[in-house]
Amino acid sequence: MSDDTHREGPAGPARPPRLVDVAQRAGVSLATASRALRGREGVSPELAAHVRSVAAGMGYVANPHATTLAGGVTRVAGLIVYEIGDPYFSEIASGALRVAGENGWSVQICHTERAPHAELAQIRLLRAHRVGAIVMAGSGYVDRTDEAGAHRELLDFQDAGGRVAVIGRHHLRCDAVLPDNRGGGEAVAGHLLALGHRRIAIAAGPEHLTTVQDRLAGVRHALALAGLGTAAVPVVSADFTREGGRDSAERILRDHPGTTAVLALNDTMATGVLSVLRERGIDVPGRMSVAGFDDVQVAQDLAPALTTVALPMADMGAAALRLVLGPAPARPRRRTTGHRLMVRDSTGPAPG
Amino acid sequence: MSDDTHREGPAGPARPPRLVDVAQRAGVSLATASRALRGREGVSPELAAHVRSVAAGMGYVANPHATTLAGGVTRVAGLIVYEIGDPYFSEIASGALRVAGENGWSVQICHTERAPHAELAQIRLLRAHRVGAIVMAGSGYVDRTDEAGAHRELLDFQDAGGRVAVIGRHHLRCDAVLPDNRGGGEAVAGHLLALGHRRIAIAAGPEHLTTVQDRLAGVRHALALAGLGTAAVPVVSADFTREGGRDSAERILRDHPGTTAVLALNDTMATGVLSVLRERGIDVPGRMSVAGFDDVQVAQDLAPALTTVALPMADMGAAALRLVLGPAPARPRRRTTGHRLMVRDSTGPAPG
DNA sequence: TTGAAAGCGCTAACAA
DNA sequence: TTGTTAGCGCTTTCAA
Repeated sequence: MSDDTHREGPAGPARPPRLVDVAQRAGVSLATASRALRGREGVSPELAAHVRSVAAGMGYVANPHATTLAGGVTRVAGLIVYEIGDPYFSEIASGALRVAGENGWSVQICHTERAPHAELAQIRLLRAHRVGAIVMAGSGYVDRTDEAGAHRELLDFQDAGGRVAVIGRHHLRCDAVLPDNRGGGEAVAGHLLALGHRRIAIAAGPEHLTTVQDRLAGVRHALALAGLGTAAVPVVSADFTREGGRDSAERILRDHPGTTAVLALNDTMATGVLSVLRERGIDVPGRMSVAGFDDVQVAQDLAPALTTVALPMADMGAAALRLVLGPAPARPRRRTTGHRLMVRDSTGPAPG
Repeated sequence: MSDDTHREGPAGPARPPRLVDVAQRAGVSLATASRALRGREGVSPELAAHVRSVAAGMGYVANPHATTLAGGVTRVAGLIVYEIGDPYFSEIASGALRVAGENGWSVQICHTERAPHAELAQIRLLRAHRVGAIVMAGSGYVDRTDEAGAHRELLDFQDAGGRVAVIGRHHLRCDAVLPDNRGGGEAVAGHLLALGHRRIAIAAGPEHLTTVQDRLAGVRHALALAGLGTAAVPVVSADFTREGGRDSAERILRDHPGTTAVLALNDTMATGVLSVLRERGIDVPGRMSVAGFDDVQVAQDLAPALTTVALPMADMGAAALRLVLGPAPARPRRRTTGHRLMVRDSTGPAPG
């Protein structure tokens, strides 16, 4: 039994059509077919349209490996997130996937699980896969040596012609989409102050993350304007997770019993805070107000509905993808997002 | 001008070394270098070790596009989901990404936004990208002609040597991970019956989805055992989204005012149902019980905490990836999951 | 055991 | 405007 018989016999599977198949069917040469499909100069409009319709009819999609090898760019973007199961990142991914799809790109997603070492490994992997662009989402590190390796690898990739954008990191020499962490921090802290709260505790994420520091800076700025110094406002750091939120809440209740408002630096932590308060039967917002940050989709459905700062996550993912799909800029661009304070049921006037 | 000058001139960024560079440096032929690096027969152990050390010293990584084009397998899996922003799917993706990473594979994720037509297009795209495996998550269609094209493309891919697994679809001739939709439906309906509810309404997702029909079959079976016929239990279909849940809830309140329990066929819909009841000031579970399905992470934090059927989404994603990464089976395998009824605060005794 | 050379499917320089 | 053809970097026969 010959290999051919096995592969192309009547029972055999149809392999994806190649450019040569399209060309043959359309009655043109390989080069013409290629030009028509890529929309290059030098093909009459009618012929080009004909080739395209033939290709569409056959369900033809170029083999990206051949395309890449032949010198074209790969229409695959790598998206690096901490954890795709986290709604903050899945909403970013959703926006990115949408824009990618609209432009005929695919997206390869990788986890890092919040380890700078993994970031470097993932970037290397994406480079080895010769992706055309890399989008890295998630906070930077306060100590830049933590991300030096990843940064360097990203710049090498960029210098070699790859496109790069980061979401939520400043001080990297590449395009960036920057959520308004500081402004949001000011807004939500201002909201608590306006409600009369003075004994506010912060449930913060890991202190080595710039996102935490930026949000904190905004919060502290607002507090300082109200005459509350850093010493007056305890900051309890834990993981940026529901468990971390629970942990912070317990420590706040134990060490700072007079607290009337907990400001969690993301919604996932706020969820954990609320769960502890519910278990202890502490009324929210009657006895304790709780606010979050991000406005993930479920924030509005928590018990009680969470007051938080809305960041346009899906738009951020979409914007990052647009940055890397568009022409390479002469110098790094920044796209800053706005924020919206969403006042719901978890915050109320300070008791007393 | 030598090739070397061109490649390593001071002006351009260093391009990754190629196999031929390794071969040259090691003083062997291309073929020998390839064999040594891939651990194939026919190279003396010493030579092989030498080649490998030279390659390692140069930081050589094979160009996967060239490898793929030359007939190797790509260690990239395609994962097709309806919408990555939906927690059901992002949890599946999380499990899949973890297993892929552990095995040196990458994952390319695509959206279909619940359109059978898009499924076919995505499978074609993944095939054209020559992924080594495809995992398709999400419900099948009751009318098989809706998915005939996608199914056929998937089988073609499989017959051509690709690995395929589906999550949540039966009647496809490939490996499958099957959540216990029917058993879960029985369990949650049984729970409502045990609480004394007899006027139960179902907030169902689109009726053309097999997931909806399977869950419904379980529910109806339990209801029938309790003497409740199909006619006695209104089924209100809407989108499998929060909005769909809101829509169903409004229709149930309007058309079936005596209802004491709403059974939503997924948690996202249940979330919408709860939000309507909250807006109307209807006490849950005092006047109306609500139950969901899936147990997405936030179910426990809703107001009130949602009684639901837990499905191990992350494990399902992980299991699907293990199926496609392992050796090809002689015949399709099924991995069925269990379910766990999570009784929380949204269900209580029937009023009256 | 080793090497030479023919592809894999595509792009782009060069010819016609 | 269209076609011919030489690579891109690798794997894998087939020869030596």
